[in-house]
Amino acid sequence: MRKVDRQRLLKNLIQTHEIERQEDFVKLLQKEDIDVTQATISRDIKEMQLIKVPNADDGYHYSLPPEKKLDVKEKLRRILRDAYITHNQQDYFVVVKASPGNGTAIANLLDQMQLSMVFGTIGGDDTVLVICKSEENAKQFTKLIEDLLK
Amino acid sequence: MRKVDRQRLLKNLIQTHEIERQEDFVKLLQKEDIDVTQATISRDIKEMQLIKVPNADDGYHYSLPPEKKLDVKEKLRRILRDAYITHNQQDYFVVVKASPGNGTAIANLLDQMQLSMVFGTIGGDDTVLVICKSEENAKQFTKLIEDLLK
DNA sequence: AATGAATATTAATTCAAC
DNA sequence: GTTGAATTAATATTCATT
Repeated sequence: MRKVDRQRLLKNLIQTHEIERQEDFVKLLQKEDIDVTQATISRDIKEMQLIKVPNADDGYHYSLPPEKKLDVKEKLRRILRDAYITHNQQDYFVVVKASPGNGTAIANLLDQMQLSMVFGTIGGDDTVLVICKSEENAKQFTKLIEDLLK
Repeated sequence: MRKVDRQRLLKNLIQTHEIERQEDFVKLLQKEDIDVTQATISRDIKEMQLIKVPNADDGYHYSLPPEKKLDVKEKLRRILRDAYITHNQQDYFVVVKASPGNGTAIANLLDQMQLSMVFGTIGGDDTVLVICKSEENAKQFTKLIEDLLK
């Protein structure tokens, strides 16, 4: 496996797993029969400018480069400007309605942003259900959406 | 010195210095006659969700939390929407003209964003000079500004 | 140039003290 | 609850090999 392919994999792993240590990468890659050592992961991380972010509550997790995340927010803004219809918050849920065909894309972008207040998202054709970590977080998230629409 | 005050200081240090290791914080604080150990800094970093970012080229540096940086970009967008007049790129410089009184604020926000393409900024009353690391970077920066204005 | 093994460095945590 | 000293854990780098 070439380096570029491995690094693409790392990027995927970061989105689908909560990765706390470089050894976690090593183990996940082993499951795919890719043998690399922590040293290589360390070099990949440096090259890809991945960062280790302290969680709001307990541990740490690896994340995409800050500058990439800025780009993601930009994309989200554009799609919302095009496709946004309504949003509603109840308890620790927020439902975002959009024009048909945009739900999945919006949900994906939200996932990519790895917002600390968001537990997870489910994207349908024209609806996104955002599950926050608390009601307070749901309100913060609502504010973020409203800010994007300003 | 209380914890909150020290953490406020850390936030300042991050903006004014290139901090590569937790020990750098320790040494900088010592200069202000504040004695703390690396252990305390590590705990502060976790609490403040500071991150260690790989530089584009060589080393690493500590930086503000990604979510804060998103907020900064938001602020920059608003002030530019209000105050932007023109911008021009030449070599690795970009000059941004704004309405009187806004130059300093814009320069500060740019500094806070710690963009990897930017070497430094100088803010006057109605002008900001942005010194990029290369002509290529200056073009990227120009694009960023243009995107913000869209 | 890319990598692993070993190592050096850096960062996080434990445990005791306050 | 906060901290430092000591320790453990995690990460970066060096040095050799391919």
